[in-house]
Amino acid sequence: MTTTDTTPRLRADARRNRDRIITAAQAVFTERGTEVPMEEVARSAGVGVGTLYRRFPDRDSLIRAVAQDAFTTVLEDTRATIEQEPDAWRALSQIMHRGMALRTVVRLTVLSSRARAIINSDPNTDAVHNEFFGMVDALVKRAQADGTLRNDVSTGDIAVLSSLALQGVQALPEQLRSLAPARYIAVLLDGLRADNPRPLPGRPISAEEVVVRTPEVEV
Amino acid sequence: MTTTDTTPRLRADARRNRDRIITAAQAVFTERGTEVPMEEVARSAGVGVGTLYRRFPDRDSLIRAVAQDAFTTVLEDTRATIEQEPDAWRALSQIMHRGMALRTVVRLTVLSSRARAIINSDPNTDAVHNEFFGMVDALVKRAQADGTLRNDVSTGDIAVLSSLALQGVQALPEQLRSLAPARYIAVLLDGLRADNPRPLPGRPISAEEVVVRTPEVEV
Amino acid sequence: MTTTDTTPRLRADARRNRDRIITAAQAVFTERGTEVPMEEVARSAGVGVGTLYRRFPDRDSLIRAVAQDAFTTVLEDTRATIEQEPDAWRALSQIMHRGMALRTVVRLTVLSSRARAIINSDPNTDAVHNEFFGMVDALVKRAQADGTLRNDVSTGDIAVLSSLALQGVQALPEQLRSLAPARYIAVLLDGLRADNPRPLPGRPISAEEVVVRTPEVEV
Amino acid sequence: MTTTDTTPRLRADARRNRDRIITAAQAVFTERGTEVPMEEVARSAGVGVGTLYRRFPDRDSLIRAVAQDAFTTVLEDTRATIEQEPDAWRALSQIMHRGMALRTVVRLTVLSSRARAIINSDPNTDAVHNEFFGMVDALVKRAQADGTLRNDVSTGDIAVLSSLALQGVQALPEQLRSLAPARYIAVLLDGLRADNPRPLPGRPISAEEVVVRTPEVEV
DNA sequence: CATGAATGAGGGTTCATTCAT
DNA sequence: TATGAATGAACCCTCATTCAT
Repeated sequence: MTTTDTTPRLRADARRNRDRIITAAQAVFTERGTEVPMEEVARSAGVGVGTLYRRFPDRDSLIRAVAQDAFTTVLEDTRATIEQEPDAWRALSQIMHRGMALRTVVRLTVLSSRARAIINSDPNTDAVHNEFFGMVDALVKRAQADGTLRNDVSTGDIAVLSSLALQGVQALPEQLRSLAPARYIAVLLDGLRADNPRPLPGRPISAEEVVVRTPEVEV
Repeated sequence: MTTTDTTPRLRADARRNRDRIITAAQAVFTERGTEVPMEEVARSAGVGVGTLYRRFPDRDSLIRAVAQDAFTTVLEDTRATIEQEPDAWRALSQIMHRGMALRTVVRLTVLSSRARAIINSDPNTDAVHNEFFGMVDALVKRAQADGTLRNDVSTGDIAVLSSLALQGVQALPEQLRSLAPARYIAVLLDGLRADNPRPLPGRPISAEEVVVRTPEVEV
Repeated sequence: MTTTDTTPRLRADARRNRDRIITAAQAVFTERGTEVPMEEVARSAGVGVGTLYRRFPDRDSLIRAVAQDAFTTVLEDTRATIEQEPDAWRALSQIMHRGMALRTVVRLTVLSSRARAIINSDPNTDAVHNEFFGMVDALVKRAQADGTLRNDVSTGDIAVLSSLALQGVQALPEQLRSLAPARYIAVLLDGLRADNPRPLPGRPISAEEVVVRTPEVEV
Repeated sequence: MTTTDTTPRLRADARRNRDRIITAAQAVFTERGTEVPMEEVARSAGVGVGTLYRRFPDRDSLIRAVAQDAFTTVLEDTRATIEQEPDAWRALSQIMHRGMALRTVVRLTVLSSRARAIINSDPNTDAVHNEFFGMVDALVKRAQADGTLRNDVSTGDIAVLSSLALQGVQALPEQLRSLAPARYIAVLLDGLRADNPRPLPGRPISAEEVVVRTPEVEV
């Protein structure tokens, strides 16, 4: 849990509870979707519903907080990876593999139209998207210049493919869940290498295209 | 709509109602998920709830019927493809590409744990799975023998990867929905070719493993 | 209960239930205010909450229906009285005395700001007010011409005074409730006779003035 | 705010808090009824809920304190009026007219059955009632002996009628609120004069009768 | 048999009251 | 002691399912 200090001064116990709730909600939302009974979230955070509602006046505001927290983590991880790995392809590859931190984001963004709507309407979202996709964009270009990443893809493609590998996990039996993502991301990466001679159908998809506001898709 | 004639003789109008309901439910489930109010399903089928419940005693049995219908279609499509395309890699490739018919199945299987549970507990499911995966299995082996498909994957891997490409579509903006699957399946197929030298992490996943009963995971 | 046939064709049982609900709600609202638990209203109508909500999608719409029904009754009673009693003073007097039918209206109008808001925002309200106050206005003028009603009052005054006598009942012990209104209306009427020589402070209040929209007065 | 010193010695600031709370509660209760959230009362008194609850262990005890305070004021005003006005009719008349001080009491007594119940069950209430009604009783008898007040009424009638005029104000549009009571009390007084020849229906109501315990009637 | 009404359990949210800081 | 956090019971409303017409 990354602590986004929105509400400046909060009594120690309140702050602790707030954090526990976000952590619990993240887990529960990722496991069971954003429509779980609030009571469930409260229980798994070890607090009463009342406390949950005092911190987050409705379900939407909780979803928003979880999303912000997840985004923050993703951003930090991405920055760190880029700083430590000079090779563009390897950096990209690590971001996709390590992306388990991304799973929450993907899960929220892709599997819940409600979360999607909330995230999209958050004024902060643009800044986060810009920074994140800006970083990945630079990597994509470097990797293509290096001749490691195929030229007929763009950042949006990478984003979609990563999210696929991450979200697909959901339906798999328990024992495959941890194994699967690494494996399928490896397949995807092989499919993304510059040495694939057959051009892809369609055209490169930019980052902007994939984050366009999708309305009414209930999951 | 493919009619799986479970209930032997049904008066013509009753049969017609049953079909309308399944067709409507399939559309509504795919659009808005399996948790839509039953009243909604009834309305969109142009019948009263009473009629809906007369045909399908509860939501689960409706989901089951929709899934069976979709599976039947998939089976038929797969059989036809294999019959007409002698090359194993190309047949596989076509099945994955054409798979848009699979979308309902995937949607139900992957995005709704409820549907998943129902499908898994359906005594008929095994037969369908066996036939479908039997056919794909044969193709996989042939393609590997042909040296077109990489050796470190198995049928389960193919199934998971296909479903990824199909389900991911869901969250994309309208204009990308039709474009995306072909594109990402192409990436996946490139990643699956025999000429990829780096071994995948993990181990081949069989068909049996991916259909193992997943417990209560609500989406 | 006066049946205002708003929803034209309704199955016999549904119509019966609708009527029972309005009747019960009127009683309960009058006894215990408009904030009673809906469950209470349902119970006292002998139906489940679900039925209540099917007929009246929320509390406001139930309050509105009760008010409309009460208004209709008041209008009918007033018309009948005027038709049968040629003497203006006696007609006024009867309207005020009989006014027990008015009690619900008064109770709703005066004691619940919520009901007041609902009634005021009802497009039908103006017409009802106009007809009702039109009739009373004519009586007031006739009675003053007859020399039975004091000249320094107007319709609004009568309305306020009647409502006072009706609502005051509320706080009295059970055994006085039926006795009290007649008694206090008699006092008021004595105070309203033309033979009272001392002019009243203030000025005559017209009907329009007392029905002006009063906002925020929670009871 | 009249301070009824129930809790003997209280530290100066505690006393100050107690007073602020009662004053705020009186205002809030009169404006928005006795069911406002306690948090609201606390806020408007400028203290935390904790402090509120330290002084008044529950809502009822706060209502009781507010009522006692208001009663005390009424008592003092009444005593003063009687001392200064030797004519019984005029004294009565002034008490009724000046009664704006009574408004809180009436508001609580008449419009909130909860307040009514609390006041009625307060052991102190009898003493207050006795003193107040004792004074009014004496006035009523003197005025009837003087031939100014009609003989077929008693103290209870006066009490009810006064409260009517006071409470009715509530629902009137702002600009009539200050005008109305004087006007309607004048009508009532005219109705109460000894020169009204028609006997009232019913029978004189004594003071005791109107304060009888009313059970659970929520407003 | 089709229809739409009735039921009531379940989940969301508020707020009186208690309790840790 | 004052504060504001935590709790949970209570009420609103929805909707799956049953049943009368």
